[in-house]
Amino acid sequence: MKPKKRVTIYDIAKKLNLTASSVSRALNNSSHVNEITKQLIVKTAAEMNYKPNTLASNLRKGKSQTIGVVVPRINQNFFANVIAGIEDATYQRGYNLIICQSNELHDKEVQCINTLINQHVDCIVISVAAEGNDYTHLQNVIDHNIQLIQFDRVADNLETLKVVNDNEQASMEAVAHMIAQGYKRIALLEGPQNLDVFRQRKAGYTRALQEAGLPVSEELIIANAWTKEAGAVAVRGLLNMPNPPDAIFASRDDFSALGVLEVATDMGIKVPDELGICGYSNEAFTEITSPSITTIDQHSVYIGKTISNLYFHEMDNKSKDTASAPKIISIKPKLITRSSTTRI
Amino acid sequence: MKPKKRVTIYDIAKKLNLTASSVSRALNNSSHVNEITKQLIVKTAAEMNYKPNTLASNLRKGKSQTIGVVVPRINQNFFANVIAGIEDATYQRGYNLIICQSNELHDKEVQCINTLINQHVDCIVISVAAEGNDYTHLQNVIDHNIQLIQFDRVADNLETLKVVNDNEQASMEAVAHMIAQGYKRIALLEGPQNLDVFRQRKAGYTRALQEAGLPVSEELIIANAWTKEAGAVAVRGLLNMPNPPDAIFASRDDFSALGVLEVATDMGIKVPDELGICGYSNEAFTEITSPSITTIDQHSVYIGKTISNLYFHEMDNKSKDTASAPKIISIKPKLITRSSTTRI
DNA sequence: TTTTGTTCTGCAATCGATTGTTGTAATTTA
DNA sequence: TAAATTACAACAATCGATTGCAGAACAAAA
Repeated sequence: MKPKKRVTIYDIAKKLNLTASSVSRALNNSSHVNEITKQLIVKTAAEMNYKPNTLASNLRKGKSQTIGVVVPRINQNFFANVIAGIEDATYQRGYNLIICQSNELHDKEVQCINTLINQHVDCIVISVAAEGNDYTHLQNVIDHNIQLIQFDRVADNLETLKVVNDNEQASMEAVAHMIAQGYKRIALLEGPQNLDVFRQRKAGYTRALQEAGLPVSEELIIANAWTKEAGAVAVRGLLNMPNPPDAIFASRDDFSALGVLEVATDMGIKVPDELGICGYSNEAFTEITSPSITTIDQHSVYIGKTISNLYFHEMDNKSKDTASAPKIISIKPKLITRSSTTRI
Repeated sequence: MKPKKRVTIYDIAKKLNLTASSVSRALNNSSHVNEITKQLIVKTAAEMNYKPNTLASNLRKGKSQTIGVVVPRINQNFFANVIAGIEDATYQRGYNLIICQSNELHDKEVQCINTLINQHVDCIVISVAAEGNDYTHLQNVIDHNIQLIQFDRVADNLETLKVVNDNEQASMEAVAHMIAQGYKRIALLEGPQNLDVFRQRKAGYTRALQEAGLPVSEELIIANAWTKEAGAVAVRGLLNMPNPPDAIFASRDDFSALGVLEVATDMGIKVPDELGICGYSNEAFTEITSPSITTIDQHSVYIGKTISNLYFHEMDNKSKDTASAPKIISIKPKLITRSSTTRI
């Protein structure tokens, strides 16, 4: 079976004894087309099941109405939510999304960026991979006159639009909340410190302790407890100390908080009475554990929407040549206090 | 500042006193280009930071090296994982992914499909929205000669490639496992029955009971318990019955299983001794609750890879004109037995 | 009747890459 | 040395839509 060719504006034109230009103008609702012929064209286009060739249109117009997104992993809750937010807002403006995942690898990230440049996307949204600190590929994006927006994990030395979370502030509030609940020896499970976001969370933890006049003891700060097994061992070690902590801030994510909860339950330690637990990122399950887990919501979908709006705002300004949008937008995460830290 | 124009093959050609065709051939590593000039072209292309215009290339070649994906929600674990799987496999073949979410709305699904057709994607991968049962838009995809692959939630009456889970078999095994563990009155929290997948799970539940000679009692089958609150009420009602169930199959997902676990713990009912619990979809947290939750893994990333392979296989066959790939691939989910159902 | 203006449609170039055909010079063979 | 073959590169058409400019048809004004 021969692949029947798709209907083009030429086919419509031929059928109506017109030219492609008129058809194009009619379908784009442009001026200078007789109202009657316009109706006729629109009608027959629908009848012939005409679908415009966006490739051709984009080539001619020099833009693709497409936004490229590069994230470390599509199937990580936070990123999936951000993407959902971006999609929602951009779709309404008729934009498409091309999604790539870097798998945390620098080389793949570079490849993704190149593909997106080749695709003539109008904008690239990226949260950089954990690996690598060479950002010439991002500079390349800028050089090709493509709008670049970084979010969450950003390359600081690059002057681009940025949407970030105020990790330090949120962490500080979380720890301050625990202190207010009467916890005095608060341990920290830190995230990978080569990433900015986790350093900020640690800084917030430290600052909260200092402002409350509490000591920061290294023995209460646990690194590299990222697998389920290593986490369990580390937490067990903490809780078996002669002078154990009375609260744990699992700053990496809620999964480690859940792990802590399990170890505590297993050891017969009462949460929140004997041990307070706070996680990070407000995974869905934190609400239905018992006790429910205090955590921090990053407004991930909202971050996505903010990114879209930032882009469209920048576009509108560029065309109007007025003042540009703010370069960095900081989203304040929200502390969600639940049973696991509530003892007053 | 003027937007500096991008380098094209004409720019390269002019610089080297050649024509665009030679440049094109050289960059595509095609035959009939002198090795020395080829080297020269490749070298200067790199120097000039040339990036091919995929739009133009695709327009000319009549295909876009792009696959469109439509899912109800990008940020649902299952779908995010499937997408990750698709992305991984297609990326290696130089394909791009355009992602759309229907938000479970039929109208938006239709719009997404139209956008993808306009974009001249080579293939559309879809899991249909819960809403609506009119599939003319999918027929339209086929009419436009675009490969259509359905997965998970499929429109049965449409003859397309399909990748599905054997929900019935998996559910049957899960319930059979519980029966083998000595549970005798097994309740079912069913999912929305307008969706095939949840009807299949119910069928598996029923079949397992029947094959074991156990009665299927309507009072043990709970519908519409989909919010956290409604679920808690329903489960509490179940467990307060004069003759309560000794196990619950939360066939919708692991979140409802976690909800069951919480209610049970709250009521002082011992899991798994007095109550067995089985969820569905193997969310990450099921492994770290206590007790850990028995669940069913859908191999979601693998489903994504299977979809990609199916597409490429079909393409290869189409060009070779040999036998076509099987129309329906059924992936067997894997029962993961954990503490919540293990009492022997 | 001539001029000016308006409204619509056609013509043709353009976006950037690809590719079948043609032309030319170099190389090989008879 | 002439003829045949090969290797390379130029030419030009093409993909489908857009758009500045030109021109035709008609109406209104002078």
